[in-house]
Amino acid sequence: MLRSDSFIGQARAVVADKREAILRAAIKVFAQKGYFNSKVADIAKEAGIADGTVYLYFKSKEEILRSVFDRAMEEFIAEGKREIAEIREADKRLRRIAQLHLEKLGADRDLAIVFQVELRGSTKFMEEFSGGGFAEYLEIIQRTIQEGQKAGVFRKDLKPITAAKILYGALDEMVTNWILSKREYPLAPMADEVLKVFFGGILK
Amino acid sequence: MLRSDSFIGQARAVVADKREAILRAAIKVFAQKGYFNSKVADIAKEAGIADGTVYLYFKSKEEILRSVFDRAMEEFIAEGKREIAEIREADKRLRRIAQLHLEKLGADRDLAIVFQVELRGSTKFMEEFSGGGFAEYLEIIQRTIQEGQKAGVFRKDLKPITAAKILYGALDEMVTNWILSKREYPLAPMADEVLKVFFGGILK
Amino acid sequence: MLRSDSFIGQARAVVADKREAILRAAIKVFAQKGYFNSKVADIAKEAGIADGTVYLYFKSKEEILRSVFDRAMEEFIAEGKREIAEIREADKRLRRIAQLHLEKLGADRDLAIVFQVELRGSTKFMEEFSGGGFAEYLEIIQRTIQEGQKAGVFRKDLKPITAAKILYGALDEMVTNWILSKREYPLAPMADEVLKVFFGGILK
Amino acid sequence: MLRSDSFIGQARAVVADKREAILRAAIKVFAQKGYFNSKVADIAKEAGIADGTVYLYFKSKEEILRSVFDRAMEEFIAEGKREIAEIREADKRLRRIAQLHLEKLGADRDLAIVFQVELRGSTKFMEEFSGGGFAEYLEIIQRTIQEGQKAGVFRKDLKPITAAKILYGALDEMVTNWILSKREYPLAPMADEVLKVFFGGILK
DNA sequence: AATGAATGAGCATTCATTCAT
DNA sequence: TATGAATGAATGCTCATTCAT
Repeated sequence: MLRSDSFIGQARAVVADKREAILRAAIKVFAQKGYFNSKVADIAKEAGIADGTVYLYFKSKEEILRSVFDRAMEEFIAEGKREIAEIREADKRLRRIAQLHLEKLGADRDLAIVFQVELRGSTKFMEEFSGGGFAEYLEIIQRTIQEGQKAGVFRKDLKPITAAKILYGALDEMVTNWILSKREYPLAPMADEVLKVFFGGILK
Repeated sequence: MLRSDSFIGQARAVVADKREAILRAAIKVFAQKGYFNSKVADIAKEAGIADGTVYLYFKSKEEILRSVFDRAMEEFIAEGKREIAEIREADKRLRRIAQLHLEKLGADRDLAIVFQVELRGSTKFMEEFSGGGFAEYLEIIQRTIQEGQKAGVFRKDLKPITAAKILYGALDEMVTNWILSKREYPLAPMADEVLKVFFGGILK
Repeated sequence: MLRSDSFIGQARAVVADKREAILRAAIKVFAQKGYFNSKVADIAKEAGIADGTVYLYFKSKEEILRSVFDRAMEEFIAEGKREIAEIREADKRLRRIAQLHLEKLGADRDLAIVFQVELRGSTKFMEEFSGGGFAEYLEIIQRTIQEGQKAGVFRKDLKPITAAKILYGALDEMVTNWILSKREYPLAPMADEVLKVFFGGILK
Repeated sequence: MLRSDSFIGQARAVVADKREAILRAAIKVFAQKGYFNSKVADIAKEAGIADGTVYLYFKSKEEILRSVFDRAMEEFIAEGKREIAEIREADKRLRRIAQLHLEKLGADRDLAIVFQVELRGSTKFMEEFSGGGFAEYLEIIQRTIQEGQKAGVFRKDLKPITAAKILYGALDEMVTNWILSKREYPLAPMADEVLKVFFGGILK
């Protein structure tokens, strides 16, 4: 790589680094105090920069929250799609999705808090959330269930969208409980517990 | 009853009425704009009283939110316990719980919004929530599942607490989706859909 | 007057008093530091009230400035019209207008400063100014000149509007100089000086 | 001349050019948005340079405004003196001064706006203005009137300083009106209108 | 008990100025 | 010289809460 390439590349990296730093700081601060109770100054201090600098990278406090969500969701969905593409059977796919869900959030407690708690703090966000990446995520689950029904692996008397919501809701609750729990325990293994019920039901 | 007819009793009733009015107003306003974006003045206007009057019945804005939750949860649990007491079989009990859950929230959209969205808007509330009525609610479900296992109706290789969370999470998700949905549809019937999966699983 | 009248009247008076106090404080502060360099807190302190109270009477800092101008201009024009109505001859009328102009501003140095200096501080205000009371004022002068021409008192080879601007400009400059002058001298007498030239010219 | 062609001379020219460019940019921006609403960044962008570069040529935003005034006034007075030196009769001199006044400002609307509107936006500037070039300008008019009185061309019962202010005020008002007018018309011809009144008065 | 005017702490955002490169 | 990213002081406005009536 020539010098001008690396030079520009470096500049970009620096810019990305600071954006990244602000985002990381925001996640931490939001997780700790909640979005509305967090001051932009808190984020700046956590990121080790001046207050005004935040506004060189984000238009407003709200945009920071939106960015936290967008970036994480995008990354999550991209990785999910990649992994799933290689799995054929619907039930195994579902298992992988559930595992990924809990692995990802279980690996970053602050991010998980922001996702579970803060993003729901306002109907506005919920609606954007609903219309954005979240809907896409739910759709992936739904489609997988549909394919499983077609393949004869899953019961056909269930509406795929409802089944998808049930699975999502169950996983979501695992995360919420994990966040609020005083005990420290690994989140990812809960995926298999959820699937045990989701696949086989609780009836004897 | 004499007392409730008495002068003092009447005064108490009036007091209760105004508290009630403020609470109803708060639910409406919180549902519309979110807790942090709601002004105490909004609530007062909605309740048809002066701003200052709010503080004769509640110590702070936060206490209003807490009260909204406490009162609803208390009422919900009381009614739940009453209904369940009369049901013997664990699976039928669970069905009734699920139905009640969705019936109650499905009957009061504003309250549902506050429960699903606003109460999670801050970790603080979530924690109190977790330690308060919510934990009790989860415990009722859990115990029912345990009894079902003892009675041989439910599989024994599932941790009751986890199964309880799964059921709760699934129901919770139904409510959230119902709130955010642009379509109007009855929420209560979703209980049976959830139970179909929860009881029988999705595998063929 | 009955009690309920005086009671309400008193309430109104109190409200008007506070509005008035804020306006007076604003004139003083604006005159001293200029509009842009004045803090709302300065005005509040000068008025002896809390910062927030300002916003119970005015929507914004800008509205205060607008109100200062509106109120003064309105009062000025009303009084001007009243006085002039009783004067028949155009030249005497013009003399009274000129005197009033300098008397009014000469009686309230702070108000004069705001008028001469601050209201021109922004093109925006100038335009509103131009379209508002100011245009009306100029028109009164213009019409008087026109009537004088018709009556054969004034030369007919002058455009009334131009002559009006010349008179206004000359008076205005007297005020500006008076404000900026380190010497203290009465402003009103300058009116006659201006008219000596305006009426007779400087040529021998 | 050698020096101006030399390397150093060229460097100076470049420096002057950039200063000049900033000044021109500032006049445009100030005229458009007003001094207080103009950002240094706006000026830099208009001048086609980086924000920081402005500070290599001016100490502060305020100094830019001062420089706008100083340079224009200096140039104006110099040219005025040159032209007047060749005119003997006081009345003709006064006419030339009035024409120059309106020609100059009428030729550069942005500069005129800054002069008429922005420079008065603060008492501070007004005072400096008063003590600086402006006083000198007024003195030139005053002296010319005095000479006219001595020569028997002008009435002797007028204080020259007052007469000078009257002329200045009238001309100034012509400029202000021209700036605020929606119609486009040439400003310079107004000089003769003003003089018609100033010399002959409006009485028949 | 009820009112609503008054309070004043609190905060997102802007922007003139600096300085490392 | 020139750059433009970074700084951080500064402030208009909001709103939960109080309190005199």
